[in-house]
Amino acid sequence: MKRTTIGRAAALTRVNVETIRFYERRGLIAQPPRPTDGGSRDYGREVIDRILFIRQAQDIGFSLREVADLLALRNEPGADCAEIRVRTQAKRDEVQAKLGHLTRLRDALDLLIANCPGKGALDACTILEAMAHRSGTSAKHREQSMETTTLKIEGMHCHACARTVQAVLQRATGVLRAEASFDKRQARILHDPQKAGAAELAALIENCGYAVEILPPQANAP
Amino acid sequence: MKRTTIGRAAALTRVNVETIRFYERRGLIAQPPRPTDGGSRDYGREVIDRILFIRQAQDIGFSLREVADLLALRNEPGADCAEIRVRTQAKRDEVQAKLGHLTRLRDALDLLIANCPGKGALDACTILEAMAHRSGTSAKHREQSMETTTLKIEGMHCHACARTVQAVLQRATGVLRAEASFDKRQARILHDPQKAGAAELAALIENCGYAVEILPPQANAP
DNA sequence: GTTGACTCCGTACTATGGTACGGCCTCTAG
DNA sequence: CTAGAGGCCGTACCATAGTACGGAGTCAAC
Repeated sequence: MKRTTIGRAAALTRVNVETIRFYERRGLIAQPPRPTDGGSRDYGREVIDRILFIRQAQDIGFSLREVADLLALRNEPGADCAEIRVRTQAKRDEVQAKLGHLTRLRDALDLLIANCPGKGALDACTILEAMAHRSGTSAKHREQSMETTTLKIEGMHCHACARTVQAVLQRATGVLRAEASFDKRQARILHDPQKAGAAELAALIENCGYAVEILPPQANAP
Repeated sequence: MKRTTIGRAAALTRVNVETIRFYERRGLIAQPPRPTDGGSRDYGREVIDRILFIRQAQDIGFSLREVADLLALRNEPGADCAEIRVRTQAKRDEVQAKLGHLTRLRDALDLLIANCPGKGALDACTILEAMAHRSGTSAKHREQSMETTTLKIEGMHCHACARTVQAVLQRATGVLRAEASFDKRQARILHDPQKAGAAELAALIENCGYAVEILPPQANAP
């Protein structure tokens, strides 16, 4: 029976040999003892499993430090499953927060692109201009050629209705982004007023059978 | 007239003094010449603006390397605005891709949490188990207590309909995730068959006025 | 019995975006 | 005139997750 050398372990786990050594240095896996006969170390099943566990946990978004905690927890006799669940939930929330941030970022980029003339000299580049002028990322962009309109909508009877409204708005020309909230009975629309006015958008929704009112523009935190 | 020393520049831009030096080393900003009288360097308006530009661009998701490119482009006389737009678009796509990845991650975490008993000994922890056993992140989790059903739906006449269907499914108890595609005339539902069977879900959609057929389960790539 | 492929081990380097420290010099206010 | 605050400069360090390299030892096949 051949030994599972570090090279074979690496092949089995599809990980670089150096990465295994790195995990050993980090204390994530135990380094198998060097055999008394002086040959290569033998990486047993439990070490291989541990490496696979680490990679799985990483895929799920845990950092190596967090993986170390999970591994420690796994070996603690009195540990409860609830603890794992809490950590997983926390990780989920973290991912969710990151999603929110990236979504806002994407929307900001969309806005920059939507307002960009797309050609011409750099002096007129609205994107560069947006970056050159001081101001929190949020306020300035919105006021270039886009406008945010909030509509009050009565008659939606479920979240599905709100989704429908949102989809209808999103399909309208001149609309960059639309969000309809069933809970708030409102829709917020980011649109180019020259292509789609607030009244036109309101009419669009009214045609679907809802009662719509255009709310006065005010400071809307994104 | 007082000089704008590095400390004042840092205060103006709300950046650490060391960060300004760091940008100088990186070649992002020019280090102002040391005055002949031997005093402190004077950080002029254009340097301050450049620092602010860097921070804005970073907020929008550009790395320092990319910011350097943007700055170089900004100073090139023949450069075209289209080039900036292309980069912004590329950045947007990058952000979008990251969003997709994180969304899948969040869904995977949701799945783990949904299947977790939430208490008890670690031997029975489904989350740990999911991480312990080899398999690409995707396949295994799904098969613990959840099931993926694909429904063929006729009668949707637009994307809004698909959204409605999706929303209806998402609200049903026992459904963890639902995706309805207008283009494919299909809905894919990840659900707990003990709480919501495929037939019940199909009936739910039929009640909304669509023709539904349950497709045989097969290898569905996520 | 030699060549090539590994293993073993320590150290150094990658990218990313900074932060910190120590020693020396200068400026400014009391 | 003197103390302390700040500037200047080089170097080192933080986190994160590895990757690379050089030299020595060992193993197996040819």
